[in-house]
Amino acid sequence: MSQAFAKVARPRRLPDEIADRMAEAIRAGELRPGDKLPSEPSLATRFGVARSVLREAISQLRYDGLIEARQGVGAFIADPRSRSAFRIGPACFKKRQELLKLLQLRSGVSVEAATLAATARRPEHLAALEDCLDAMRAAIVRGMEGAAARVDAELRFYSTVAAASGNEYLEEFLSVLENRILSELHSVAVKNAMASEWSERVVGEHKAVLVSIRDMDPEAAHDAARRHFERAAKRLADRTDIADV
Amino acid sequence: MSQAFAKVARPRRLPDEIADRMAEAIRAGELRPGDKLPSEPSLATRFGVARSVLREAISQLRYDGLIEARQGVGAFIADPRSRSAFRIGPACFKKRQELLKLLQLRSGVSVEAATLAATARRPEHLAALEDCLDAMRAAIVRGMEGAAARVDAELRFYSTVAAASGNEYLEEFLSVLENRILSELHSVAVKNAMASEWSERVVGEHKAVLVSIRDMDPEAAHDAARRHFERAAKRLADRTDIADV
DNA sequence: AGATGTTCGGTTGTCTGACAACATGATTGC
DNA sequence: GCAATCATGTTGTCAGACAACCGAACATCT
Repeated sequence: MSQAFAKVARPRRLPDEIADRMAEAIRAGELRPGDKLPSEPSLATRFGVARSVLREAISQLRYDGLIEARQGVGAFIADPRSRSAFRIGPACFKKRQELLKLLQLRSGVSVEAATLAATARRPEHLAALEDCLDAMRAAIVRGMEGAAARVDAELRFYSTVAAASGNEYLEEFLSVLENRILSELHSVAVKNAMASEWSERVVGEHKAVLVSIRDMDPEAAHDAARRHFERAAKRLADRTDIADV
Repeated sequence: MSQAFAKVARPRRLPDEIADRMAEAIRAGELRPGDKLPSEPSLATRFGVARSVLREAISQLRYDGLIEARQGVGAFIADPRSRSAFRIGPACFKKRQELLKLLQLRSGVSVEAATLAATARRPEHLAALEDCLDAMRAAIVRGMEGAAARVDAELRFYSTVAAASGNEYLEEFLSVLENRILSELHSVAVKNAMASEWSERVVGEHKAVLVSIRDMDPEAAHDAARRHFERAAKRLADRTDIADV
């Protein structure tokens, strides 16, 4: 029922559509580095769109470093080494396995953030972290309907840890990662699944991270964060009731 | 003299220029989420460019999730939560501190990759890793002029580790990260600096990672990789001869 | 012959103007 | 009052033109 009123898919815009197709072709290896693209007018007629549309598509690909265009010469598939952006497309969420891989990435970054936070944290970070723990506890006593709040609190907890690390790249990357994971997984069912095994014991895992950061003990923070993510991965892997949407 | 003949900076393209400026304004908080942008014709005249140019700029910002445009309504600064790409601009390399932060990010991801590789690795990965170690050793005996080769071999080593982890997101992200770091730091001087303290002992750090992965011992791989990056960071931090370009 | 200038065709970069698709609010008709 | 309609402003797309630029072939000079 809640699915019936889900957001309707907006018709995609032409440049995005074309950019996606070309990016796919490049990543799949159909177009190889150094290859010269057909001229813009030619490509435009081949795709059946105006040149301005095709230019917008190529502009996006150039932005990510997938294509290199030289005025007066042509456009070429760029060397993979010149890619300048890490992008998480909607294609990443087709299978549960993909989600697990993204969580692994998140885990690595978060653990590093916790380690660094233990030396760079300032008092205001500690207060914010305490707040997150309180929010978790409050959400737990609310039972099932508090599941979403629990997940949000955890995300905020690690965002704060990243902020406390003093490394804005860690912070921004984690933010992108979490937001993408969350925006694709907004179904309450999955939130429930992620939070189902939660209990005061899980809050304890987070508290261990907080305590280590407070005591400025990087090694302990590292271990505590790592332990939490390891257990979280295990909890998620054990659940078989998450549909492979 | 060699500076006089350095590559001349190519004039930037208008859409990129505009996109950069607007992105900067958004990140700096001058434009806040939810704000409505002026209409395209208005913005175009304000920037003094044609609407097609401005549209290409906006197209790039939309691509990263910084702007949300709705036909018939207008364009708005998007919620920060909807950012879909992590981008490493050239601005990241102004100061050595920035480089250190990127290396921290790299470290976290690499350590996670090594941990996972210890369970997912296949025989061909081991062979590739051995090759990298051999390349390092061969570069070391060549002394100074082998410095670039040493750095390349180390990068390839951890790219291979990421590949062995079976997690293509880890692999791709690390690839983007390393390529950006390297492409901005191509000066041989810095390569030398990074490699200056190298010796058979440093190769030993990598060998420890390889052995743990071979023996399928995730904990040992984790510790070995972490130890290496910690020492690498220390080695780099100790050097004061790297100019703050 | 070799180096230097010139022309030419093709490609990307930019500009201009127009129309289509769409959303919102005001107007009209009942 | 209320629904349908229209007017207006915005983004999306299209079409054509010219400018800037590059590479190669050609012409010219020493």
